[in-house]
Amino acid sequence: MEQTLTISIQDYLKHIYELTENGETASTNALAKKLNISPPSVTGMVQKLASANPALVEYQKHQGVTLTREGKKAALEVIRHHRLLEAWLVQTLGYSWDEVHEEAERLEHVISEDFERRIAAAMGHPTRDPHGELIPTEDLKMPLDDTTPLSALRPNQTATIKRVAASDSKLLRYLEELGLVPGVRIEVNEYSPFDHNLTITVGRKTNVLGLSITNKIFVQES
Amino acid sequence: MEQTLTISIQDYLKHIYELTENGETASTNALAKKLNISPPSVTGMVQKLASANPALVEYQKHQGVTLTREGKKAALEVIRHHRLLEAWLVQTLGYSWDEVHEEAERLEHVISEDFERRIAAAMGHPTRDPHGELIPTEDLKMPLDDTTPLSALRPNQTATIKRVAASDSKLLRYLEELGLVPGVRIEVNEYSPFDHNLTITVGRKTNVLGLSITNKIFVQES
DNA sequence: TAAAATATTTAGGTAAGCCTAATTTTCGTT
DNA sequence: AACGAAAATTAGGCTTACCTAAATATTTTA
Repeated sequence: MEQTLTISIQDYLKHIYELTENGETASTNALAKKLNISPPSVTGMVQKLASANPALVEYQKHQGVTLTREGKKAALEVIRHHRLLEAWLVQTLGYSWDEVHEEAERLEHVISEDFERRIAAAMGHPTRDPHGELIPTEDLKMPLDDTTPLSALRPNQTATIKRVAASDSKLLRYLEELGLVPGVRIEVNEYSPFDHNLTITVGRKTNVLGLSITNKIFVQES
Repeated sequence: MEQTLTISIQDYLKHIYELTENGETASTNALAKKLNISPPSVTGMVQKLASANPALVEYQKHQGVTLTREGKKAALEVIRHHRLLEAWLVQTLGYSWDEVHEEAERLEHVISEDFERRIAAAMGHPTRDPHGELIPTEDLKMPLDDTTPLSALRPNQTATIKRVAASDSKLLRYLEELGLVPGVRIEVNEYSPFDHNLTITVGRKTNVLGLSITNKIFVQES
């Protein structure tokens, strides 16, 4: 029951979680692309995970996969590790938010539960990582995300940035320069209906942001 | 040339380093015992390391192994990771010195050079880990250890504890209780020639220590 | 110095996790 | 509804890093 999952399996589960968060099943091809592994290899591993005891995924030939309760728990454990690590690397070692991902990607598989507890406690049990991604709770539930995309706001609305759903380093550095990071308050000044550009104020700076950006920034109105 | 060594290989090199520090060669059996791997497996891996390019070990059938310059560098890198991690886990996460080993054992193989540099800098480039073991320098040289075993001291000599060469958790906790940890000043009061017991003062406590302990504590006279 | 004990190596196998090439299934069109 | 494209699977192989059993080399000891 309390088998230790290989790093490889942990990675599969994490990526399946991400592909199925919306309720859909994860296709072999999508998984293969995300894991950077050939589709036949993915088929093989998925079959193995489905016939494991306890089964970690639900799988029917040609129908894609979803996580079982067990698989989901394991996935959330890895994601919790990853996000706590990102937060911690930023807070205690001065990593910037565009640098942490790779490091956390390797560490997430090898830290102990003790280590997990210690860094969580040291940071005061944070609920979001540096990108604003929600951190699964200690009992492995994913909190609900009550944010809306910035793109949905209109002039005169004010909000606090909660999450920035980007992984590209260049984009992250650009957004940081603009001050568009979690925790920051913004105000929408103008909306341009044709291209959906938003003009927003951050501190004393004003910027025009296109949809490709405003769709990736999630806020809480206030 | 700059191949990444597998975790398994890193472990072999680290253990070979430790077995050959005294200048001897490491026997297959000794290595097998230390790595908790069967002797035939060790023979196989050692042959592989010897014919790698560049060779990581020097090996002649039935003659044991030693590290090549390349192998030694790789070993010192792993050891540097391990010891920096131990220091850092103790300093920033409140691990005690008997708990850190296992965690560092897993992390040492996956941290980046960037991570290594950051924790070294954050701690002010320490030269010893929490046990007092010397940390290989950034350019991968092992500093000379200019300490002597406590067992060599005689009454009226005073010294500072520099290193405690023990890995058993129970012993470490016991020594910590007695205050016998690196950095502490001690004074030798009595020497008992038959059993080699030493009576020493630590702070305002006095203890009688047997040879099995005084041989594991290394000090600098002063 | 020869036999016994010990250490080491060789031989042959296994499991995990990946790959490419070939085949089959499903999907999107017309 | 059938055909071509796309997706997925099966078949067959490879590498890494282990294992046990058997064979051989070395060392110890009588």
